Amino acid sequence: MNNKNDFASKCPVDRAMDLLNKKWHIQIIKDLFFGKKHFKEFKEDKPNLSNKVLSNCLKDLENKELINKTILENGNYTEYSLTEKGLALNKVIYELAMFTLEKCDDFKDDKHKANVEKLFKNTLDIN
Amino acid sequence: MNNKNDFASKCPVDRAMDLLNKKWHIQIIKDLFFGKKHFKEFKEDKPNLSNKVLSNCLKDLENKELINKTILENGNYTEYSLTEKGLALNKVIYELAMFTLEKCDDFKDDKHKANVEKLFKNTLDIN
DNA sequence: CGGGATCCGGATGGATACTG
DNA sequence: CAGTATCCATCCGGATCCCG
Repeated sequence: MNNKNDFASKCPVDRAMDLLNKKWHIQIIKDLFFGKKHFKEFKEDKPNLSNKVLSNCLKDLENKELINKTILENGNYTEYSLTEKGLALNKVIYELAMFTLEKCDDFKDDKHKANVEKLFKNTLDIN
Repeated sequence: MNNKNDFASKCPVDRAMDLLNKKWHIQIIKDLFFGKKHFKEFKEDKPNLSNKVLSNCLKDLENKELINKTILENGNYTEYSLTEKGLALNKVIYELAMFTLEKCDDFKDDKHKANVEKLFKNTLDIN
């Protein structure tokens, strides 16, 4: 892999996007970073997300080893969490947020950029 | 925007993904970072990408102000380039590549990680 | 060469109702 | 609460042909 052609033929960027390039995947991963754990919680702020789609989405993320599913003893209480691989997406998510804060007009005049940045650094444990 | 709820309701991560969450968008942006400029070049390594889809894709990226379209004098020769906003995606792309190189098994044993990293740092001018 | 027009089938998304 | 089952609309993407 010494030149751009070799690189393009087996591209790590494309590989990463294969994991994420679905409508809801990043949003769910982001929710997990911010403490959400349950099926119902993921739906709270997503009126267009139906049960079927969310269900498929969670299965797909599990197959891709980005999240874990844990069924608690009491039966009908399921928790989702990020795997180590999923947690490694923190920098990607951080850079996505920073891109918007720096380059999208309706966010640029947002005085709270510093707050958001801090929130992210804490939550995602960036350094 | 002082807490996570405010943040979630107007999320910069989601905003950034609105720009990228299409099957071919990141791949085309990546191509541009690596020097490709022409309609035909984008198709070279993407046998499944039809004219219609690529055409729509380029229009969409143009509307989102991530790329510029330049029609050269000679008439039928069109060039595409990244806008300043598009160029600002370099860190996102870099982190996507690093994620794969660190966490995807079939890339982990790749001895060329250092090379790729260097290639990216040069190409994307990261710092 | 860049890219529009058309056609088409399969995948995807969403609403709703139901279940353990 | 965490899903499954159905149904239906739409959209997406791919193939092919065409044009300036």
